[in-house]
Amino acid sequence: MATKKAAARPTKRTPRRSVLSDEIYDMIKAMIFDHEIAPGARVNIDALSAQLEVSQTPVREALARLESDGLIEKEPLKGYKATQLLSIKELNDLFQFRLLIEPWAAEQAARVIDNTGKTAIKAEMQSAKTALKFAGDGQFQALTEHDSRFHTLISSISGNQTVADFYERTHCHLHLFRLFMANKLHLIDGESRAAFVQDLFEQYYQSGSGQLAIKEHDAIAKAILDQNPKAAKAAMHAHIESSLKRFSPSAVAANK
Amino acid sequence: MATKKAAARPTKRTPRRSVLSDEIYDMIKAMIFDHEIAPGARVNIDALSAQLEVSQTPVREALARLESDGLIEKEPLKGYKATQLLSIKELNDLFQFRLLIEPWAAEQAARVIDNTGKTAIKAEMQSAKTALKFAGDGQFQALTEHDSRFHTLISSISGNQTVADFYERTHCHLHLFRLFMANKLHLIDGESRAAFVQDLFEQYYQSGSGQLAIKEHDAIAKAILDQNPKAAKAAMHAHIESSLKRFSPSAVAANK
DNA sequence: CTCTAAATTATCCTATAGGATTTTAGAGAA
DNA sequence: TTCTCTAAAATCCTATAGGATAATTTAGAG
Repeated sequence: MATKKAAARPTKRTPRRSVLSDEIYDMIKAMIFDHEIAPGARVNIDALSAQLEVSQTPVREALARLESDGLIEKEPLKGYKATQLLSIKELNDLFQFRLLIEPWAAEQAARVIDNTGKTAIKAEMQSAKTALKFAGDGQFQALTEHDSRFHTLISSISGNQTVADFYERTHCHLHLFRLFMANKLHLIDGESRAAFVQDLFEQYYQSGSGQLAIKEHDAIAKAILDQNPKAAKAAMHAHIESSLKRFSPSAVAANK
Repeated sequence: MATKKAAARPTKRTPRRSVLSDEIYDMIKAMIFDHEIAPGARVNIDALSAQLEVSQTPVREALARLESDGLIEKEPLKGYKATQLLSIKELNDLFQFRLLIEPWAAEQAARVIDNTGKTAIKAEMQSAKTALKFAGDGQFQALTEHDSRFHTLISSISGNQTVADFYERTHCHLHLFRLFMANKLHLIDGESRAAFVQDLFEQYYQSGSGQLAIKEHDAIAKAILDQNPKAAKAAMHAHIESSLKRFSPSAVAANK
């Protein structure tokens, strides 16, 4: 060990700054978001570790964390599998939860925002315009991601870490749901489910819904920048309800 | 240094019903709640696996999940350590979050409750009386645990799984916080923190605060059993605010 | 064709070795 | 004394092989 001392050391250390299990966690998460792992599909530890060319240990840790996130489920003695897409009830529950949290977050953000926050909001609304152009060409992913970032940003500006953390968790499922829609749902099992989601997709993204969502974001952003708490709260509430309505016709239909 | 049985004997005795990593997860969680692992203390994987007489693998999985729960923190290449007790800001954030969630949950519970739910609430309020007797003798643990169960029960009756899940997560930190108070905080580091928490303890549990909390629970339970949503919401709101007030004098004092 | 039992498969867990990184201790210089 | 730098120890992280147990499939008897 100590043989080559000073000469060899300063040159080239291993570039691994972060921990492998964290990287694997991100990779598996990305695989889920990229539909490489379909909802409901079984996840084999051996196969996964072979595919990612790491040992089982980091894969195990990553899966344990993903289970806590609700993205992966574990059946004892049977193995892991990816969580199913949100059911209609779960979707409704989630929106109800958002209605409880986000209007308050917007209100609070309008109260406590500083210049850094204002700059961030302006930048995000700028990026929305770009996203809208892509959406015009049928690429909705940028729009979806703007939406995520926008809501996350407001939660974080509100200053309540607990609220921000919890929003982050819901958000991840919703994001997954929308991604599936945006990519026109490759591998959905079950006829009615596929039809349902396809329907949702059209409801949500076609015919100017994207523009509508951005307009609503604009109203929220404006209220926060004006430091008008009541208006911000109202705008956020309206936005989430409007968003839910864009989903709900299909939800009701599929429920029968 | 090898444990006596591990290497020599081919393990053949344990007919395992559940998965080991789940058991270990529960055990470590219990160790945290029982103060065997103090807040902020480092958690050594080798030592822990030796102590629990299992290999590192299940310990690692358990720690990864506990990290997601926010009970354990990980510093890459340095190790795991138990999360610190809630700071004053975090405590306030948490109560704000509860104010957003729980009044709605109570309201909703009053709307949708069925006979099973009513029985459960009645049973829980019965157990509160027993807990109160123990509290009279200076044993507050039963009271703390009734409180946890009561709020969890209402979240679950509300029927919104998302809300119930999220309450469960907050609850776990609050529970830990109160347990420390109830046991008069063995190993708190830092003078001011210890004084602060001691103060909280007295504020919260002494001089009939326990009885007060139970009375407030009673009001909530009554409103839900009467299926009176508005009253249930108001009662829950009042209860949480009242609970926060029981904390806040010290919080304000400690903030200076 | 149905039911039971053995064989196969898959998953979980153990154990240990070795590489990588941080921490601690100590020697030498300002 | 105080500071800087080097060496050793402790700890974490990764990798791999293999055994034990539960789940699943297959085969055979009634």
